[in-house]
Amino acid sequence: MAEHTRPAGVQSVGRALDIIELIDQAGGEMALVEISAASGLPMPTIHRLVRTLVDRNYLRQLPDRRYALGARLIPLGNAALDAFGSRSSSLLAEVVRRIGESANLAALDGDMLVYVGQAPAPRAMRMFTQLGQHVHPHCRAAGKALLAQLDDEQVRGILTRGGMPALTPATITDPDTFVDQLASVRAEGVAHEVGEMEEGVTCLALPVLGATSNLAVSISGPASRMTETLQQHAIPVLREAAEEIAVQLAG
Amino acid sequence: MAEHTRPAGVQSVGRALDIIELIDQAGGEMALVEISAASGLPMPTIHRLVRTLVDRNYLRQLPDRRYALGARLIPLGNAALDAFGSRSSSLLAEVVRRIGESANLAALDGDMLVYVGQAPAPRAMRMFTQLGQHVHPHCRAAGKALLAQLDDEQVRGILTRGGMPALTPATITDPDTFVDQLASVRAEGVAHEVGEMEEGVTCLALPVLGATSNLAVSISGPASRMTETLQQHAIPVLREAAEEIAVQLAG
DNA sequence: GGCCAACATTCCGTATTATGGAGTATAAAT
DNA sequence: ATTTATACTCCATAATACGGAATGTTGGCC
Repeated sequence: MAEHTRPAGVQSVGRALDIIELIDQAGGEMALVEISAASGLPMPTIHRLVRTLVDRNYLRQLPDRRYALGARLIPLGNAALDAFGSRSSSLLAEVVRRIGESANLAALDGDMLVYVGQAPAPRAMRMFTQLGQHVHPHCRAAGKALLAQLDDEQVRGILTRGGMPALTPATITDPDTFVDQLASVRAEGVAHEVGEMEEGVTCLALPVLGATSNLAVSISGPASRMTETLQQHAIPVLREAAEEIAVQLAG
Repeated sequence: MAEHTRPAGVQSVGRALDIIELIDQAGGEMALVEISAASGLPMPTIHRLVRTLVDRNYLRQLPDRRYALGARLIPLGNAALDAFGSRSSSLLAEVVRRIGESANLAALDGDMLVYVGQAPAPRAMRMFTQLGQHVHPHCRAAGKALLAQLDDEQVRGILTRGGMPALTPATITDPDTFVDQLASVRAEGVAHEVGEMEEGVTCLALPVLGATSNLAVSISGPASRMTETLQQHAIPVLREAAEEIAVQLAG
């Protein structure tokens, strides 16, 4: 066509992935016209791509001719989760054993944070984190640890595209403030978050350096239990876990 | 090229999906040469496709340059699971409430069976089924109910490609015997399975007719509790659930 | 530490392949 | 029954993906 100064990639594959993601974002179901409108591509093109995906079970066609996410995605998602999760879960469990609070492993997926590993604390009151859940990174300690691994320009792009919804009064909603804070995260090698996601919840996260994709390990718990002493005690434990995870995920 | 009388689809998209599936089957990691060898395509072609998938986070590159499944697949798998699961879980829970044994919803994904919905029985001894898990269909009541919806030729293809490993002495390992049994499943509209997957476990499944993709609902429990009386009682309950699920998944 | 082999990556001319405008079929709406 | 909206098919065109050849990289071996 005309203006594309991109490093490119295979066009039709990119378009097919766009379709899957559009349907996901639309809540799991879309009509052909809707996909066509949302992507700006003509209907025959969309139809051909969609047909390919349906044949392969990545999408399925509903009785009313609309299209929905297909069953093939489920085992693949599981396998991807295992690739991160199963290798890290014993290490996260070890963190929980030593610290007593819930531990998570998070990755960056596009502009969002996705939890790829998890070990719950043996407590009645604890964070409930769903594996595979994807959330905004700006209000998570793990998100800060992840974004600290990128340069400021990329971070601003993520914040702009993904937005910075305020989940509590303490949530940082200003990109400049957030970028400033990343500088100290980089300096200390540790990210903190106090009540920015949910009131009364405090988190602490470390980047997993030298790993395949950007990752971060975190612990989270009620502010009352996440004392300064506990956090100081937790940092070396998390650091050790982060190093082990980097090794594990290398192959 | 030469001989392909297939209904086609977009070539490059199909190849990209092949790559994802190859890596999945290989246990989550593959080198470029391996993918090239396994797919029969030249390395530059593979490389270009892989690059596209890496850019989009569907794959990731390990430090040793090998390729692994990427984080993007995780939320998509979750979303696909929800599309089936969340809409069916309350219905499955209702089945459990009325029958007292674990209920599952299964779909056919290629040659394998994948669990897309689940409600555990309120019992200490119960089936443990992982959502998204994929298993061979030949030794499951739900598998029989699913395959009964296909014609015999397709069934034989699935059995040949996927194989029929014997999990217990009772597992059916002969395609002819299996296909014969499907005839009575079609006639009765109900599939039974006694100890073919695990000794002492009995299952009962019904196809979900008129649904988007092929689905089946099943209950499973210890043979001692899955009496003839219970099964007779369960059939209308499962039939009702199947009809409701078909409606729910239509949109 | 330098050499070699294996693998990953980039280049680029070619034609196969995806593209999308025009047209047809199908379903829902009135 | 007629209209309208959407899904699906055809097919000539050229843009796009292709893959052979050449170049970088990396890790193993002497």
